[in-house]
Amino acid sequence: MATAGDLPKIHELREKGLRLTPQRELVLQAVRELGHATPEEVAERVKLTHPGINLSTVYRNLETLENVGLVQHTHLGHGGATYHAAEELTHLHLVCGKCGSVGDAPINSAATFVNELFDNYGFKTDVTHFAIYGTCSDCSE
Amino acid sequence: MATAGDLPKIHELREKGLRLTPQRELVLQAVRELGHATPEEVAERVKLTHPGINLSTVYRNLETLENVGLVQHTHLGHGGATYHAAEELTHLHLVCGKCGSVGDAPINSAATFVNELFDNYGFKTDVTHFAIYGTCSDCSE
DNA sequence: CAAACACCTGCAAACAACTTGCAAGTCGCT
DNA sequence: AGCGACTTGCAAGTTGTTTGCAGGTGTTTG
Repeated sequence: MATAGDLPKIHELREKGLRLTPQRELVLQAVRELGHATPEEVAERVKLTHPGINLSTVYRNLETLENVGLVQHTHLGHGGATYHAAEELTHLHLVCGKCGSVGDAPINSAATFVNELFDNYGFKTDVTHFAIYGTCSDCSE
Repeated sequence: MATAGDLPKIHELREKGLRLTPQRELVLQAVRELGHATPEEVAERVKLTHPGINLSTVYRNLETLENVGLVQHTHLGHGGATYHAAEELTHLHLVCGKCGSVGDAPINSAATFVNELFDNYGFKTDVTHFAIYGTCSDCSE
């Protein structure tokens, strides 16, 4: 479990002219605890301690927190986006098309690939934003 | 414009017990002509010559054609899937997050990367299925 | 070549995921 | 404490995709 102390201060919110509401804190906390989660999973999590929270509030807060830079979203699957705490975005996601599991790999696994795309096409890749799709080792057998 | 002659025969459909309907042909043709397109773009295209076609028919036929292996879908953006003719799937997609353009790169650009993921994690990557996300050269300036 | 069957299509309604408008509530400054 | 601006909850609205059904139409068979 992460302690709040050494994480980017949630009070950065205030510096952007935003308020620190219980819902906001809960959403951020949920994202941090879940690692990566869809808006609905976040909502579910928050409802454990704050049942009255509205789904649209979760959506709005995820967007807000993303604008501030505390969370970020990625596209892992066929459906919608999944959200991460910004400090978690240090790896890329290996999504298995068969079992749906999401594995991680260090971001520098892609370094050569990224460089090649940049040298040849001038394309600056953000490997964390989209998933790497394929079949995991368990499902390959 | 591609001629029908040297493309995988649409009559493969028949071999799978499927019918060759005008709508089906039009959907496949539209996908081939468009390169990559969302279901709605395909529908739009088909409506040029066959205005009565229904959107749900397009969805169903894309699915059917995908089962047969004549088309395939990829996730290029935030929204839904985009479809390709199967014979087009020889490159990976570089999606620019700023201008939305979709560039291509030969699939072997990723060969080293793919091998590394396989060697280290046993993960078999399908680079064509998801987009590579980043910023294109034009938008980097 | 016509009949028959199973597969298809069009239509409308159903869904799922997400967004928006608005009035009431609450945070943070003074 | 009081106030203004930001937020929330609720409900309705979008958008994108799927499904049920009845009628239509490729294909095969005789």
